[in-house]
Amino acid sequence: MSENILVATAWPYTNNYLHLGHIAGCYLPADIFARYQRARGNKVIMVSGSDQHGTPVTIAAETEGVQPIDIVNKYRKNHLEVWESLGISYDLFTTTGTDNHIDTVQDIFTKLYNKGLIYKKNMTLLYSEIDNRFLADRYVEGTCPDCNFERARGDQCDQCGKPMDALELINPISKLSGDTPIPKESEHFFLKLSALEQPLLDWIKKKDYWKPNVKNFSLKYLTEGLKDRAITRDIEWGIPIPLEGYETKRIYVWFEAVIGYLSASKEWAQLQNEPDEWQKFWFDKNARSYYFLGKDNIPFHTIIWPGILLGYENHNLPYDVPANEYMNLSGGKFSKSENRAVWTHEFLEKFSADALRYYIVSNMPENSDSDFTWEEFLRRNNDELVATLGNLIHRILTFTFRNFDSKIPEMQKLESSDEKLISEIFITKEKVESNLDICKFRESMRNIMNLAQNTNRYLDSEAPWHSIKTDKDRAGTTMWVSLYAISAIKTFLYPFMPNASLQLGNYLGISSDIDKPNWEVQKPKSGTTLETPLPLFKKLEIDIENPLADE
RNA sequence: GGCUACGUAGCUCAGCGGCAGAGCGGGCGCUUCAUAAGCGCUAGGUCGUUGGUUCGAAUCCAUCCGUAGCCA
Repeated sequence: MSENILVATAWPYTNNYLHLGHIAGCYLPADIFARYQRARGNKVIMVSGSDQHGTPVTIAAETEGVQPIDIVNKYRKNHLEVWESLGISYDLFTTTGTDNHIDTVQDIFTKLYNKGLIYKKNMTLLYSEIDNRFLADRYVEGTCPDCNFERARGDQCDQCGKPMDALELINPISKLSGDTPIPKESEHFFLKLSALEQPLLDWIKKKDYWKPNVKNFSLKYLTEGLKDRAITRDIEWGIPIPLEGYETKRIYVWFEAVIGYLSASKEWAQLQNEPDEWQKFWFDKNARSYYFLGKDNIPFHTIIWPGILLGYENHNLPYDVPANEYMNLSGGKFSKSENRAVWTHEFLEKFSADALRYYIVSNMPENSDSDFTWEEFLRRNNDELVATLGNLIHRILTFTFRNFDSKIPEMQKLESSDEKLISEIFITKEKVESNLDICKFRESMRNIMNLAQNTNRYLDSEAPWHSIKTDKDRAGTTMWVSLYAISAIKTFLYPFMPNASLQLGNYLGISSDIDKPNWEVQKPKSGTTLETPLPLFKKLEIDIENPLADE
């Protein structure tokens, strides 16, 4: 029976390029999951979009001397190119700048306000007369009250690490004008998270199948007690408040961006010319929603977003939040400011999407942080992807091609060794399925590699290069069984490496419709003419010192 | 400073109460269909420390050390 599955990914801030850590953290696992579910015949929508509001975007704009929207356009273009070249199969990747999103956000804001879940309160903030505006924490510098560091930022002291409230700074100074800001009252809207604490606790306690990290982390937040949080700011870049008298204020990103999951689903339905289709994913009680994101984003998806939904209408809460840890760069964090990053678009100019996808799925930070190193990338590609899997496929295809008149041979009589490998195929299928069902991507890829290894063993012990000389029927049957195994691999590989899977299908003469991936293993059809086989994966040579340089 | 997670083979990691595991790398051998690829055998570990619970602990508890993250 077909199920409705919403695959949601974190909305990338449009103030930067995407590095490999972003891909490993959520975009690749989400894509593998979405492709798998589609192949199984489920109805999937995979949605996300550019998070174009927020202080990081305005700061980047001021740094580069352009408008926020210019920053958004520049980086959004990069993000779209990365999805295309890496094969991240969104059904819709929109932005938080659409009228549809603004309407959805304002509707939720209004309904929560009318229910008393959003209320007004005065806050004291730093205001600069010269800049003529309230200053966000990041726009203020001053002396840290703890360690006396003179250039502590308004949100955090870089010397002692103390997270800051800008009001605590001694001798605060505006980073914009150098003016000394003064404390001033400002009226803001607060989300009444305190009222949602108990329902959220009851909900999360039942999530026995969540990753322990995700669940424990969320429970800790809740048991410490939720504080109401301001959801508006004195800024101009963002979504307006749908009430009169607040024209100089905007709804803050952390409240607004998560609503994108719902607005994007509605926009997708509009684009299908079936404007009510989104409801299947949000109201059908059997529908499931999976939110893929990095660990820094957990509370927004296990507390704030479900909290907003609980207060709104009868929408489905997240079914699972399979958050990943971080993929680091050779032991340290990816960091733009320290110029420690491998940018995805640069990587893909030199190496194939499949090679990257294989590396990332093999080292996916599912339970703990993992490292990206060039040595490991080279090893995974050359010693595993090429040597074990690529070579297996190539030796089977070329042997068949050269010895059986470019055709798939007849299967005559199956020996017990043949039966054994065939049953291995279906054992692997069950393993891959049960692992993918619970988002264990590394392990499911290993299951496929195990099948490849067992097929190599089978070939070695059957030695068709000997039997071909004495018993061609037997050699033909061996090759038929071998082709059966790589046909299965072609099916299982699709979510992980779609390009290789489709190409392998072509070689096997079972080319599948790109839009209709199939999860059933297909038997080789004797007599089918094979294409001239070429290696699916390339061995790489990398200058470790300067890996992205042109040769 | 408080909390949480993690410390297992040279490397990357799985196992989470019942004889220490996988992949890769190392060594030895076999094979030649294949991208010098494949297969077999083999070496190697006080499961971070010290205590405790248990017939039995890598696994549960406590402690300390180290790493990361969250919070103050």
